[in-house]
Amino acid sequence: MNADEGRSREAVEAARSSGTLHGELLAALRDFIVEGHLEDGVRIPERALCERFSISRTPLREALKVLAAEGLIELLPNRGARVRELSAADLRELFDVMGGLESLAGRLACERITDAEIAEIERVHHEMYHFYLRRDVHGYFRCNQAIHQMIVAAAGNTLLASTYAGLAGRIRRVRYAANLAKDRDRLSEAMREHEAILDALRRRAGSELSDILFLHLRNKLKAAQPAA
Amino acid sequence: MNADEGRSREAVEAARSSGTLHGELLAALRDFIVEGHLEDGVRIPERALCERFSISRTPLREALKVLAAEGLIELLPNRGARVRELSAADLRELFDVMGGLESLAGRLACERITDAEIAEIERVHHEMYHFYLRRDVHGYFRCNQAIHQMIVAAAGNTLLASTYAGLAGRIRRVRYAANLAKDRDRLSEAMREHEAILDALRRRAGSELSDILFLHLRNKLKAAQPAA
DNA sequence: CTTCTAAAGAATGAATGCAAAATTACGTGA
DNA sequence: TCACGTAATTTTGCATTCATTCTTTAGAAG
Repeated sequence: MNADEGRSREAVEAARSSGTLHGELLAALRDFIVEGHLEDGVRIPERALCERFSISRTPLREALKVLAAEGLIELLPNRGARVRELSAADLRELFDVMGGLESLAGRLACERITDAEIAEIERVHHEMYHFYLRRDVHGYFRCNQAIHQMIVAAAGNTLLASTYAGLAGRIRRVRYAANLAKDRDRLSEAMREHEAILDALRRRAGSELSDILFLHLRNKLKAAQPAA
Repeated sequence: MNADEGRSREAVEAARSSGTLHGELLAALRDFIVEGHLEDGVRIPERALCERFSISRTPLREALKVLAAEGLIELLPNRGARVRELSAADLRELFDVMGGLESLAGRLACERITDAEIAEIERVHHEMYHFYLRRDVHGYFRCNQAIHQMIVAAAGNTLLASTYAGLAGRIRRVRYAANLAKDRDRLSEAMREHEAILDALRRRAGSELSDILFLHLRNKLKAAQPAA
C-alpha cells in the first residue's frame, strides 16, 4: 500500500517530536544548545549528557550525529562533540544564505500573500515602530523577528521554512543584538528598510522585495560585525 | 548537511576520511540512495543494509538518522526507514528553494567572480550549445549541471554550496530529464535563458541575474511537471 | 469462503559490554 | 623546576543483547 503524502508527513513529525526517545532527546538537546547552556568549543563528554538527560549513550549518540549534520555541533573522530564556534567568515556566510532565503521568501510571499496577512504584518510593523520610538530594544527585536518570520510563513513553502529555521537556530547563539542596539543610526536605517519591505509587499513587487530583503540582511551583518 | 547542510566541514571531512565507520557508511548510503538503488516508499530493513555493508546496526542507525534529517529518507517510529517519496508539492518546494539558492549564488558570484571563471563558464556554455545542436541530451544536461555548479562555486560560500548540494541530491532521484528532453521548445528556451545568465554575469548585474536564475528554475519545474 | 482474532515471528528501540584511541597522571632524568 | 616518556584512566566507536512494537499467519467463527 502506498503511503499518501499527508500521512507520511504526519508520521515524520510524530517521530520527530514525540514517541521515540531519540526524537525528544534531539529536540531537547537542540534547545539546550541553541539557548546557550553549553560553552563554545569546550568538549562535551557523552557521559555527562547521558546523566543530564537520564538516558543511555545509544540514543544520545544518534542525536549528536543529527545535530552535527545540522551544523550546531562539531563531531571530531575519537574526540567527541563540541559546540561549533562561528568564525567571522562563518557568520558572513550564514547571513548571506539567510539573506538569500529571506529574499526568496519575499518573492514567494508576493505571489500568494493575502491582504489580511499584509495587514497583520503592518500591525506588527507599527508596534515595532512604537518600540523604536521608545528605545525599547527588546520589544523592537521581537517585532523584527516576528515580521521576518511572517514573511517566511507567507511564502507557503515548508522546506524554505524549515531550512530558514535551522539557520536561524545557529545564529541565535550569537549575541549580536547588543551591537545592533548601540548603533542608533542602524536602527533608523533598519526602520526605513522595513518601510520599503512593506511597500514592496503591498505592491506585490517580488523581484524588488527580493533585492531589498537581501540587502537588508547584508546591512544587518554589517551592523553586527563592524570589524568585517 | 554541511558538507551538506551546513554541518561543520572540518568534522565531516575528518569523519569521512579518517575511517570512522559511521562517516564512510553515511556517504556510501547517501550515494546508494541518491543513485536510486532503493525503491521509493518501500521499507528498508536494517538487517538487509547491515549485511549489504557488513556492519552492525549501531552505526547504520546513526547514519539513517542523519539521512532522515537531510530529508532523503523517512523514519517512521517502530516502522523503519523508507526512501522518501516526493509529491508534486514537495518537488515544487524543492525547485523553488533551489531557485532561491541559485538566485543567491548568482548575486554573490557577481560580487567576486573573475574574468577567468566567466571564461570557463562560457566555454562549457558553448560546449552545451554544441550538444544542443546535436540533440545530445545527455551531454547537454551534464554541461547544464556543470554551469549551475560553477555559478554556485563562484559564489564562494561553503554553506550555500553544501545546502545546495543537499537539495540537489534529493532532486537527483527524480527522473525529470525525460520530460525535459521531449520538449524541444523548452530546450531552446533554456538555451536563451542561459545566454541571459551569461550576459548578466559578464556585466556583474547581480540583482538581474538573481531574477533570471530564479525564473530559470521555475521554468525548469514547469517543464518537468506539466501536470502542475 | 470470508473475516476476525490471536499467537508466533520478525523488526525496531534502547541498554550494556568490549576493544581501540585519546587524555590524563605519574615518574624519571636532566 | 621543567621536559619527556610511559602507564593508568577515561572516552569514544562499534558489536551484542534485551525489551517492546509491529507484522504475519494460523485458526476458528460466521
